[in-house]
Amino acid sequence: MVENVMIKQRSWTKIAIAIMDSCSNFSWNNVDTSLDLNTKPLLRLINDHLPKKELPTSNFSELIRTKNFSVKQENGALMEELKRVSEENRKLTEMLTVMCENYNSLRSQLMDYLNKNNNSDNNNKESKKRKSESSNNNNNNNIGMIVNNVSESSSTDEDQSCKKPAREDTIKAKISRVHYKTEASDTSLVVKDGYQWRKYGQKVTRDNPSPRAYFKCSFAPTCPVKKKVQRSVEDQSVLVATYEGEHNHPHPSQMEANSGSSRGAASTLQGSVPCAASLGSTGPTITLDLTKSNKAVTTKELDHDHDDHHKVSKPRNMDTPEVRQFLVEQMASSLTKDPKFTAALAAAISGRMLH
DNA sequence: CGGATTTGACCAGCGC
DNA sequence: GCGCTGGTCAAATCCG
Repeated sequence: MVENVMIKQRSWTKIAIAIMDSCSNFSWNNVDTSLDLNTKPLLRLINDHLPKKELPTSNFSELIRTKNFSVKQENGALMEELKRVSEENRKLTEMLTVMCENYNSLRSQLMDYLNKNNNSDNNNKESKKRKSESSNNNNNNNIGMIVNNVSESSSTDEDQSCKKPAREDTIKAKISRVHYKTEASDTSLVVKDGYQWRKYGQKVTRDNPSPRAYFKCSFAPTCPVKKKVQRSVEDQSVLVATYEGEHNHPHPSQMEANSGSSRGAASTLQGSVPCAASLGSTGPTITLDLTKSNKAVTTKELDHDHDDHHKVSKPRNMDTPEVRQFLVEQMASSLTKDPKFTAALAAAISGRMLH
């Protein structure tokens, strides 16, 4: 009995993960965050991931016999279905390849642009830490939440990194900035991005009356990632989190899923653990808190960089990998949190089992 | 009791 | 050199 329940839970997990995978393969030309739950691919997805032992195969075979089912006809239909699925899979793979190529192209262009800016602006003071950071901020302002690869001292010994001047041969840290929409009454500086953080300091800065909190990844010193969280000057309900560096360990939710614990994986999909996505091993890591889906950061808010010295907000290209990633995460989040979705899944699975 | 958080002190970069 | 500022440390405190 308990085993059956665990098998079912694992199946749910597989289904949800497969659906998330399918979401990430959608055509960006027709982005639509709503999914038709009655579509055949979804049912096929469910069929693929249901454990075969749960199906009443013996009764089903008997049914076939009693109702004079043609096995050959069914085989033909299955082969046709398999062919169609293979074709669909091939198309999705091609789309993914094209998307990755586009992303790499955009990224290389961005790096060129940033390098040009750095060379022209900071030729004389590149070894000065604060100068390099201010240039990072300027670049951040230009590109919203896009991750930067510009030079930043990132020694493995984080305690000493601030005391040494930045060196060109050091590993370059990635810096990203993410806006989190929170309740106006929520005065805490905690953003639920899925990772575990240890707060090690808090300061009131000159340009912002709200205190700035400093966090290190709880895996430190193994993981060098730090983040700063501060409320936006213009909108107190917006938390601005600045991430420095890359996690050298998997996301906690992934670790739970990989551990084989069906309960942990299921809670990850159904609970309030936010989404996190990585755009490849060498690409930027962007983490968004979408636990409050109705208040999730919109692309307009992503544009709204409050530290920006340019007061006029320009419309940004909706085709950037970051925006794409955000839309995927929004879809995945709305799927996993929508009770209608889980109800539809349950209905589809029970329908399949009863059939 | 151990881990997490708070908070004042300290340090280094930067501008004048 | 001095003061301002952001970032970090570490002892004190809190909390489960």
